[in-house]
Amino acid sequence: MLSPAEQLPELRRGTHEILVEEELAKKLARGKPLKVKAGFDPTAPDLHLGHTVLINKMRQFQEFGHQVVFLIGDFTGMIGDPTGKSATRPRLTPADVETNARTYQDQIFKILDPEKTLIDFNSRWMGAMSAAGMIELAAKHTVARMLERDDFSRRYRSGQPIAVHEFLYPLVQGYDSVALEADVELGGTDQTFNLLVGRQLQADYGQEPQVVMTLPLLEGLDGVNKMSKSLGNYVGITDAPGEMFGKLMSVSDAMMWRYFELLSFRPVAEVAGLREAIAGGRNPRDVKFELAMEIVDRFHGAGAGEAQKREFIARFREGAVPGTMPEITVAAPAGGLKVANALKEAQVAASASAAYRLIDQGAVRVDGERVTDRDATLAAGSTYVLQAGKRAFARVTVR
RNA sequence: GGAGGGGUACCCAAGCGGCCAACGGGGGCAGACUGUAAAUCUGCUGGCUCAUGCCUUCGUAGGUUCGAAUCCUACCCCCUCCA
Repeated sequence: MLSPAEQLPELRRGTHEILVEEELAKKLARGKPLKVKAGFDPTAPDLHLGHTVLINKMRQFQEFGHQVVFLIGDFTGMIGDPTGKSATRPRLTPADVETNARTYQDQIFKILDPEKTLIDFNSRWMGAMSAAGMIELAAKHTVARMLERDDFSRRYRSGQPIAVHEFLYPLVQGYDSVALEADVELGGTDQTFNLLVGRQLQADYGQEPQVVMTLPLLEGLDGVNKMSKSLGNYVGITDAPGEMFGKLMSVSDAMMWRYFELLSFRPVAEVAGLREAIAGGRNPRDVKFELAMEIVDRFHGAGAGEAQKREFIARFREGAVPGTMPEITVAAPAGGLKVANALKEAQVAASASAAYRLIDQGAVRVDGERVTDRDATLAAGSTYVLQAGKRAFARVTVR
């Protein structure tokens, strides 16, 4: 195991806050593996790179020889957490939880070492807790302290409802740390309050409080909003390799450092070296290639990144046609199939009208030849490669 | 329970009888350029058998009118303030 002095700088990397860093140093100094907990909502097993910031940190702990606990909050999930504006979330059945848990495992084990990861469910202890136990737990916290949480106080002040059981969620999450005797808990910055409740409860139950480590929310591909599926600015960890590579290449030059910090496993010093190289004239594109390759390799296996890089260069620098593309066969009406309609049929354009616009803009090519005539047609009896812009291709056979 | 404000295209947001398929911004797409699907500039951004044509769309349903996103009626939903 590396010395605490060696571990600390890497562990600190990318974190928003460590509460309290001296305590972490002290825990590390004991030389015993730490129990590191991170909780996950069992409802959303569709992970994107934003989620992996946290998982990457878990991996780092793992590499340093610590015990990582991937805790699935199935107990809370089965009740249905009404936090936030949205209406009561659907309750999850045990079968749902099981399915989701398996999906999680498929995804996280691309990052974490299955041998060194403990997956647990908080229903294991919460399901068994009696009403008396719940009241005892509730007695450990005050309303005033609950109201310190930002969204609670805001809602309280503006007269919006706060259901009593919403106060119980931070307590349950905190109690999870007690049950696991966690040394460290990881979470997003939005979880700070809940994570701190864990510290307090552990102290109340006679344990040494956990260290709270919060990680920032990763900005999405637009570089502004947090990465989220609904905003469409995400890279899903199950994205196809080509898509993943391309999306990462569309990250702005400035933003790529953020991605290096939070997503790359390269040591801090190496990333600093890349920065210097660019300052010294190296093309940022090539450094972005490194990032994209590392991440594609992580989720699609070693070598996948290199293959995508070649594909990317061929396509965008040399204008090559991609190896695989959707293929369709269409029957031609008398007089031939209009290019615009072919684009629509092949779903290269959303509608015939959109296809006409693309033609007007000079974006359309058939077998590499630019089409500028709206009325251009494809004769029956052959196969054509249709292209709109640099990214949308289809092979169309006209019968 | 009382008073008021609002629901317009993917999102935000103008329009308040005809010049509205609907200003502007964002997002998206495309073109140029380049060092890349970075940056920058430009164009496009309801549908149709592509047209000085037709159809659908401004919360929902009706109505007035030659003509409505714009006026009237009812209904649904959201927000703010007071109690």
